[in-house]
Amino acid sequence: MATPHHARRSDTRRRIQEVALRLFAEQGYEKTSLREIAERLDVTKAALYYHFRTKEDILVSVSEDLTAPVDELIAWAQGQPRTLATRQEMLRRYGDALWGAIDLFRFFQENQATVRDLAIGESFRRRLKSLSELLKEPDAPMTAQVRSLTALLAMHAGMHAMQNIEGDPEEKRAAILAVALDLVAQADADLVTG
Amino acid sequence: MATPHHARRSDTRRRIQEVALRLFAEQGYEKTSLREIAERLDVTKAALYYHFRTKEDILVSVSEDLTAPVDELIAWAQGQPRTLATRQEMLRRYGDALWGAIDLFRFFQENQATVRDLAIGESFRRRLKSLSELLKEPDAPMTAQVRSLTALLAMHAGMHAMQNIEGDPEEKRAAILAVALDLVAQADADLVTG
Amino acid sequence: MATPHHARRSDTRRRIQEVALRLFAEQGYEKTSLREIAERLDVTKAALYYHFRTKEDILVSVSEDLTAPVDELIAWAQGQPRTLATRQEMLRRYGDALWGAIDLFRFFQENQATVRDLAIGESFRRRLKSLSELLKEPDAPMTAQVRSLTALLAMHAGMHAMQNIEGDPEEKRAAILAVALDLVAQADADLVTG
Amino acid sequence: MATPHHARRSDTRRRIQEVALRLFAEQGYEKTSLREIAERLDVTKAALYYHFRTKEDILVSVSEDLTAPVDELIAWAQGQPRTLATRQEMLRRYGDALWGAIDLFRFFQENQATVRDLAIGESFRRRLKSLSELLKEPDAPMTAQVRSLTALLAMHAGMHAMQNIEGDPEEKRAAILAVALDLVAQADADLVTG
DNA sequence: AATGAATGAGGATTCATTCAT
DNA sequence: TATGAATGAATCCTCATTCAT
Repeated sequence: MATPHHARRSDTRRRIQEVALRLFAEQGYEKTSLREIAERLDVTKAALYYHFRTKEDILVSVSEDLTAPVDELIAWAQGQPRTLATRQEMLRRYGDALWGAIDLFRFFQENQATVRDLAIGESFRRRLKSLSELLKEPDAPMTAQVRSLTALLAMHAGMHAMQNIEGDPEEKRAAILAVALDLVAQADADLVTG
Repeated sequence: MATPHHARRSDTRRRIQEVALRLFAEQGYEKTSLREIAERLDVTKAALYYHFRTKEDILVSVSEDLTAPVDELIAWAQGQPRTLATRQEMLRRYGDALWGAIDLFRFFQENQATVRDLAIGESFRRRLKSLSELLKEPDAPMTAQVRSLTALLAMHAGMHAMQNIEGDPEEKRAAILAVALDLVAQADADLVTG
Repeated sequence: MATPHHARRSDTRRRIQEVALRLFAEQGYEKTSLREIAERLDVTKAALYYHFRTKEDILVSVSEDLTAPVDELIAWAQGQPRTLATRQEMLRRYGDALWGAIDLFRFFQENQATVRDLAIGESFRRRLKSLSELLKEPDAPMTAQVRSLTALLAMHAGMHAMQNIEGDPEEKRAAILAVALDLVAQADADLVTG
Repeated sequence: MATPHHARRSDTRRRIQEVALRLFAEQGYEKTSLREIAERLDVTKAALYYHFRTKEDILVSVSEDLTAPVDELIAWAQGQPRTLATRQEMLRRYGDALWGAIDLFRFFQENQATVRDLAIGESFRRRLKSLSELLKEPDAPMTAQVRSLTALLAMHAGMHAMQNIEGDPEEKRAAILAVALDLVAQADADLVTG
């Protein structure tokens, strides 16, 4: 048959994840009801419960799938020397990860209050903490540490909060990366001179 | 008597605003129910409706009270020459405004998805846009523009997202401001050399 | 002084009655809230309670004032001989009473379900019963009795339910009365021939 | 099995309609709460919302089901010659329709104020207008037009407002129809002599 | 003659979730 | 692999009414 059993299965599952993520990102987690997700997919609410245990579970599954690259990035960075070059490569790779899962990260950014007491929030914060610890030197001058974190922020916000800047998206992304790279470079310089 | 008429009057209203803002900031807007606010104040839900027309109205009233300084700042900046000195003074003043209404801005930051389709969200975005337009030169090189916006972001996030950095809060605040000032200074330099 | 105490007093009272009746007639009793009445008058809800004991009380007071003519009509008719001429005169006078309190009767007509278990509903039904008993002969043929009641109905409905008929309102009113008079005349004729 | 799938399904839905209509007719629309309907059926309020989108929707669905005969009658009459015989046959059929959905029409009659701004009110008025236009000649003398409308009114009111007349219900119904038939006959005569 | 502040009861509606089929 | 039917708990909000001032 053209659509074997297991192909169909994962198809619905994946479609739920896609639609859910889109709606979560567009409207927020709380304002997106399972009814709405089901309606968009033309299935019943009960069907969602066949594939996922709870509403939160849908989000968790999406998040696990899409944040894997970030975990890989962290694992990679932990095996590298703590040099400026490593940090800059981290930012480059992080940029790729962010752009590969833009809806999810936008969701995290805009639903922090909601996400905070979901299980998922904890792992999000853990990841951010790992990243920032790899990016900054714990005993660097405070200004240097702030610069490193700001580099991270700039990349996060760059995805959606920089719409006030006109111009080609790719070019904008490059400019954001450039600024971020510059910030960690300055932080690195502070280590010597500061 | 100890509690004269008009003191009592404004008292409840103000207490509602205080408790509501705290809960909105702590738990998020949607997850804070009017029942909860009422219980904390030991009044009935209906009492809230005597003082405010809707749940959203509570938020609006709080926001109007607390964002006035930002509007004043914008008005002030519009009358100043568009120089680096002006921009840096803007950031200093913005820092004061942010710290004076820290709960509210944290709320905005963490409830973007919710706030987006509240009437209040529009004015929040308008304010941010005004600020960013005053802070950057529209025909500056893109990197310069990104730097200016990043200065804004750093200050916003500084309020709560930089808990990974240890140290005295006041010192941290100063470091954040320093980095922000530096970013606009670099953006300004780009104008000449870029 | 220009507006002595007791003049003012009855003024507000009367204004409440007027506005209340208009709103009750326009929107229905349940859908008209005391808040709305108070707002239209630019007073507080509590002010209404100074003048009337309950919401129902407002309606009762209005009704008592405006239905007095009907009670007088009934009293008058009870002292008259039970002839066709009396009945026709009743209808003429009833028409005057209806047109003199058109909002109230429209209200009764359109809010029967509501009015039914208000104290006022009982007296309304009693009045109607008295009228219909004076208008028909209890042991007349059933068709005759139906005709008499139909005369009453026509006059009631004529106030508002005959908007499908075009033409001058006064002329229409006359036509309705003519038909009603004719109906009781026919009922009277039935007594002999039926 | 005793209660097959689809039987159970439509059962609850229909029971909701039945109970709702009865309560709406007995107590009025506004004074009937969904809680009360649910309690009578021994289901939860939420169950009502599984079957109907809103409270108004319950009423709409009931009305659509029960007023179909009237629409058929109108369609039929529009294909007939505009003669006295047609009109009288209309009244006979209308009587059947009314008695077949006596609760609904009583509801309309007694909740006019409520029904007015429900979507359903519009269609109710439209139907009445169609009927009255088919029943009367637009350029007939006004008295004739009033007579035709009065025939309609008599039938409506006959269902419940003629309790002052004693006697067998069926006989009463026949008498009402006779009077109505007579009224259109007289209206018809007016056309020639008037 | 009227107000400001508050209450208690109840309204319609929505939600995530369950379970037998 | 799904569905139809239902629930329990919660939501925001409105209402008539009260009472001290």
